[in-house]
Amino acid sequence: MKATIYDVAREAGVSIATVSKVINGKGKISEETRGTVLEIMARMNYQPSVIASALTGKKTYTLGLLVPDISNPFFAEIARAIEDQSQHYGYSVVMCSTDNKDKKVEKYIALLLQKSVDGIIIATGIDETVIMEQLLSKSLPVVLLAREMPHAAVNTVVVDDYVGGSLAADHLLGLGHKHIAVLGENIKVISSRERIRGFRAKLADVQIPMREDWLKYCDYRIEDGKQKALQLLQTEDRPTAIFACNDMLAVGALQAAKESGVKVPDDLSIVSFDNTILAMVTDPQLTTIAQPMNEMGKLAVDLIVDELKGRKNVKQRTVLRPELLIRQSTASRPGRRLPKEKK
Amino acid sequence: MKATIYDVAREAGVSIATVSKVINGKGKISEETRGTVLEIMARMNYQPSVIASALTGKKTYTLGLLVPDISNPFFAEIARAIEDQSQHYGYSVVMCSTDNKDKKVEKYIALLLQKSVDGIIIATGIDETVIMEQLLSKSLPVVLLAREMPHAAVNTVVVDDYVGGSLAADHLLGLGHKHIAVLGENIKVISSRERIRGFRAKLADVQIPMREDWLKYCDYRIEDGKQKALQLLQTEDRPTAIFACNDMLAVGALQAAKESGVKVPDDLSIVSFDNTILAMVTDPQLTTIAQPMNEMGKLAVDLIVDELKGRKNVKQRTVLRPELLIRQSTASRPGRRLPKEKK
DNA sequence: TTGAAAGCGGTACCAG
DNA sequence: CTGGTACCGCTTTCAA
Repeated sequence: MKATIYDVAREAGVSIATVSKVINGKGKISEETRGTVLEIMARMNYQPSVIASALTGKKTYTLGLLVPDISNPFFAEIARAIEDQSQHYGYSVVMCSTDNKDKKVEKYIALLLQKSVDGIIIATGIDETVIMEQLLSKSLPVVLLAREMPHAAVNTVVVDDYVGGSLAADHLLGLGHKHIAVLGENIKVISSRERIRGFRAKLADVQIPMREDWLKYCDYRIEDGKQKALQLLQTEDRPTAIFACNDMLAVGALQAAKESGVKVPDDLSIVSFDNTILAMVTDPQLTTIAQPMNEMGKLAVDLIVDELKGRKNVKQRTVLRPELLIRQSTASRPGRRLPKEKK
Repeated sequence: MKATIYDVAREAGVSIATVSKVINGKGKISEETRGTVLEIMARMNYQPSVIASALTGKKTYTLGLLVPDISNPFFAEIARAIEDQSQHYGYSVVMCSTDNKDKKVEKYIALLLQKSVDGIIIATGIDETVIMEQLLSKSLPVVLLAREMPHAAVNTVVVDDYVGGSLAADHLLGLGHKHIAVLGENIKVISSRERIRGFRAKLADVQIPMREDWLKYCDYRIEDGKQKALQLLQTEDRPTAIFACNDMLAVGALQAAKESGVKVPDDLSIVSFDNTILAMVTDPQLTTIAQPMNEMGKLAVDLIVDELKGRKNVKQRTVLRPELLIRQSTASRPGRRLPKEKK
């Protein structure tokens, strides 16, 4: 079948130890043998087996990536960034879609461990206590991406959700909006909570209280965002702006607005979060708080690789700044220049 | 570190051979020893190393997946289907985004081979002769997904692009359109060519010739679709309908229409291809020829697994039927009920 | 500079 | 039923 190190050694008339050395550039080898061995390897089209060398205590050059769903554009884009950077260092990445189910998370982590991956990037919700503890005790490089676990000693790369939320609020406030609703993700998602916290704080700064009945928690589907937005819009007294905690939910809001005959951005402004491809595809295009997905993926891989190379052993938490991207889904509050319309 | 089979054997007071047997359910083991070994394994939290067993000639339980770009919704959705089905059989999947560059394809394939993956699913453009030949000679299960290679003996799963094209044409023709333009992918992409061929044939059936200057080839970006559509729309004599060979291009067309003040679907109908999430997010939502992405992914994995299990060794080509999904981007030809508007 | 040999963690054949 | 043992393909001392 495939050529092995033995075949090369025999063909080159040297020992496998010698071949191994030229492969890895270790030890002292005369230029001459080095040359012949190299030549033979090329001729035989020899490719060392990663499996075998991994067994000898070396690395598998494989990383695991846990996301809720690779088909979700946000995670797909993150995955691409991670893949590129991994590839750059010679690593492959195994994708694992968990649907945020603890059962699946556990199963996947066990699988990755059995396959001796060199590191794991976790971008999925996870049951802190049980699973992570095991994982960290394995002395396996782990980084949390777009997820937080305040109490664990683990490398983390996140966007500053609080700032992101304030940015959204500032923008809407600046446009004169006072009646603002919020579409959040599942309440268990910390990042979403932080976004809302930052958002709420800014409103408080200007004495505009957030109506609690205008804060809706949604699951992950567009449809759910739409339903919740519909509840918001189909009342007399409706908000003039909505802050959606991700692009999917914003799409739902957009659809709800259309169905309710509410014009965006004229009658309703929408700010979303993430800046995935979805934000560019809707009509109007979404004004959004952009997450630097490329940098996030890149950083996560760098952290793993640094740890594998033995440099950097203190855990760090990197917080990237999100950025307001003004597109077409936001505009001045309806009737801003006019006398008050109600009351 | 991690417990090995030796640790378990020692602890259980048996030989590693025995442990190996209970792990794999092979050979005859007394219920009693079986019980203790199992118990010890559980207590020690022992997980056999896939690496080690792979080295012994067994499988790595890993599949490689080559796509042009995992962040492209079409491939992200395919990837999800593949991942689920792989997981079902106990396989992991390594993702490889090639950007359709031969260089990257080669690099990735070499990497996958070194890692001894058990099979490769190719959903990316690829230089037939050079690479595939090598690959197939390796007696490694390979399946082509959403790609064709007419002359190679390789399992293939595709959608019937020709039929898809005709479906699109039928729909548009049925709505009374006679002036139809086409946005195709790069001319080298066979599937796109087939879609156009099927489309063209239907037009020919009713004596409506396709204007060659209304057939535009685009690259993969929304922006390019938009530019080409702009050329189409910003002339006196413009088409009343556009058939876009994928959702991205259709989005571009939609944007071009908006920029040109052309209303979709009133003044312009658009039919796209794929039915990714993008088709549901645009406004109006896209009428599209849906590819059964889930089935495609599932089938591809099944083919690999079947081959690995030794059953089914004759190569097969499975052609799935696409389906017209009518949404909001198509409508009757403008002025259909009215007397001819021009001439 | 080179090579012999001892693993790495399992599998599987063969003897007992 | 159970265990001894020869590999799998490669890395890494340690001698020569």
